[in-house]
Amino acid sequence: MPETTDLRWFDEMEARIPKGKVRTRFAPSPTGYMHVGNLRTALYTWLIARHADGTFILRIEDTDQGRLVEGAVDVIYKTMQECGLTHDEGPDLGGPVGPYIQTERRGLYGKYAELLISRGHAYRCFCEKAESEEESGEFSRAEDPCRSLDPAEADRRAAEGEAYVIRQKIPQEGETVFHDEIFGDIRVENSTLDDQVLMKRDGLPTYNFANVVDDHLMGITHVVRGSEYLSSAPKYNLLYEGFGWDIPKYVHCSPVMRDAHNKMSKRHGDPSYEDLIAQGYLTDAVINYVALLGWSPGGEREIYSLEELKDIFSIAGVSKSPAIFDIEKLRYFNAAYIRAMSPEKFARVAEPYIRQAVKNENLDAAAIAALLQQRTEVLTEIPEKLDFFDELPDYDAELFTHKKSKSDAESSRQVLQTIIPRFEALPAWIDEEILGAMTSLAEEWEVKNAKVMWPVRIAAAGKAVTPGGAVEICRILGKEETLRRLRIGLNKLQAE
RNA sequence: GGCCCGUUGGUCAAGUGGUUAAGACACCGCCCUUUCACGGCGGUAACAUGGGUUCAAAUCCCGUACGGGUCACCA
Repeated sequence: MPETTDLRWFDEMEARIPKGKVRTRFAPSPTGYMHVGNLRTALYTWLIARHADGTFILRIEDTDQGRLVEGAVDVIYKTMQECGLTHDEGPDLGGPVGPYIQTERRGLYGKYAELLISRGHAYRCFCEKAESEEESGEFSRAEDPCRSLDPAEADRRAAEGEAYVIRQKIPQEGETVFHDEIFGDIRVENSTLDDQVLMKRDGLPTYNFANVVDDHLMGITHVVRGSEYLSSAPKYNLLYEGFGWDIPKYVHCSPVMRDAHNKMSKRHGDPSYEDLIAQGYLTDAVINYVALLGWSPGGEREIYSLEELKDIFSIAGVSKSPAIFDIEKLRYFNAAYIRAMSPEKFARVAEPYIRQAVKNENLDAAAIAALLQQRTEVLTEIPEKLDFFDELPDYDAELFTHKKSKSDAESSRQVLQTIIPRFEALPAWIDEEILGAMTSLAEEWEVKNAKVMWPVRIAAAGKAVTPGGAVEICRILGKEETLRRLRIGLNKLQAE
């Protein structure tokens, strides 16, 4: 139903728009999880605002009620907060240009569509069944009689209750030059652009239209979004021009891919942000890696905190081509972040994972964490490294044979036989004493330390590969348990 | 199919007319070493392709190939 809106109302809306500072927005649909691609877009959007000491806004695009997911908005808040991507305005915080939830703004769009009609850049289209004809190529939008319908006539028909959509009136000649901060100038013939629908038959705006209106009314200076919108961007320009609004800077980001042909997607089982965290990756590492996926600071450094990213981020370093997500490289970043933690912090982070495998409370989790820190790439791989602490595995005596340590069954038997009483006699069960007992034996026998330590570690742990060496493992196990295990090892060898 | 965009090692990428074409991950080798790691050193490996322009092209122009996006009253 056409309605006339007092022009002063539009002026009031304009007056609310903050000016002068960089303002960006992240506008997700609440689908229940954060893809890596979404996270990167959010990050770049945030970085652009923060780098310029500007304002970062969260807007929820929930117009597609069919895709609404319970609790999805909470996932967004939680993820943003965990990642440190704080916003200044949003549904939860309010702000000068609210509301920040699109469904709560639905009254706005119709008014702007009417304004656009009055300015000659949009028209009511009453066509009923044109779509099928269009698809079959028998109908050209340019020949739509609605396009040239007398506005008064169109208003009259609308007032009589005839159904219609509002379409953008794209010039049929000339070209539109569109500028993107990453892709540069893109020029297209207007004749290749279609008169897209702005307002649907049900009175709701299309995504493209709602975006333009919202971005303008929220004073967005840099529109950051996926490159899939690049081809519709010239139409945006025409819309802004039709309204007489300033065109914001556009930043179209190429997608994050799972392989050369497909975007990362939940559908293909690719991990979302939450999945990565559940898989044992650290938020800081994910952020750092994702920042560098499609953007380069230029130098050789790769490890940057969010704060540092904020300082150096520049749109100029954003890549035009899609980037393939490489979990191996994320592992590397994760390992680097783990190694850089203070031992205390790592112990705290690792403890739950340690306790998954080590239930014996007598074994010190912090001591085990110290062994793990240099050897952990992903938190979730911790438990499997520690299975031998609670219970000595049923291992094969073959393990005692190791040529690099010059160990075999016989030498191992001799070592264990000799070291057991010496361990028993140690005054204190500390690294220095344990190590001393072994090195002095090696010295006496004039063999390499490894020849003594190898069988001790094998007997203590019952497996070939362990985090930490003989000294640490014995110390953590405690004197009694260590001796018990060494005797078991000795028995195995004597039985042979 | 039309229109738009892209293309440097397996991957992320630096590079803006003159470079032995960086660096990182991964991979391989060596060293360190108390297993495995960590760390150190070294190595393999790239400008999609054909034409121009230029003294000189990864870099500029055109074509081709390949890939992606888009052509909804979805977002």
